Amino acid sequence: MRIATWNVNSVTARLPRLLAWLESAKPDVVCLQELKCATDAFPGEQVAELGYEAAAYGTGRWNGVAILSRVGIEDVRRGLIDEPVYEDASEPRAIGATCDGVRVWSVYVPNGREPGHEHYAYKLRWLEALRGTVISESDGARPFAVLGDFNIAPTDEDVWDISLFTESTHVTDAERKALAVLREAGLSDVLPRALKYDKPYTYWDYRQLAFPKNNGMRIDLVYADAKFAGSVTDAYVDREERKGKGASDHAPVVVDLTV
DNA sequence: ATGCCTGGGTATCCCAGA
Repeated sequence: MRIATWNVNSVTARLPRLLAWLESAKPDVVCLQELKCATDAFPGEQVAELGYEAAAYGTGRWNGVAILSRVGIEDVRRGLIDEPVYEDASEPRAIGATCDGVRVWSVYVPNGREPGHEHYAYKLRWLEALRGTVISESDGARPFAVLGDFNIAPTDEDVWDISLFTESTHVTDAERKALAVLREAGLSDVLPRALKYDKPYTYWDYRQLAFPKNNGMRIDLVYADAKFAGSVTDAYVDREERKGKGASDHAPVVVDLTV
């Protein structure tokens, strides 16, 4: 089975590239983030023509997540257990589904904006709810993984220049502790290989030639339980998708499994 | 070449992204 995660930065704007990529990469399951469209506006018919069923969860302008599967999709759950709200609103940032016996979650962790900001506190509360959902759903009986844009660089090696990240989100101790808590809950970081250079970055800002300079960050992660991680045969970042006109600022992470 | 932001909506500026 091939499972991928990709922050597409608007599924509407990215649709031509998404469809072409589905045809070339041939993933069985795809976790999408930043749909920027409402559930009803998701391009389900277009992906169905390529053999994919879709479960989407979006409210429009911001956020939005989905799972595509060509091996079946069951037990869809929208939102985390005991999910926090931001400014009194629940945001579409998590969706779970079972695809051919594998339980996957597609997550778009809040950005945080800056340490001390209310959005940062929300990010940490949201990650606590993710932990609770992981504990509730990962029983070891079936392969389980959380895939998506975590908006956290796990180590200093996961950003191009850590000296530029003082007083910044994505690298703080509290955010990294939230990842450590997920590892303590039985998940492990499935580290992809890079197709070029030495670091498997997954995000490069649109500005200041970040991609040509390889000023990237590894923030799109695959956190998998033992059954899932133990069946991984390969994992890579498809940086080709960051190239050219009409690219997302994130590249897909692709994982191959024996299950 | 991979090339100096992009997407979407309250729209022709503003907010968010990381």
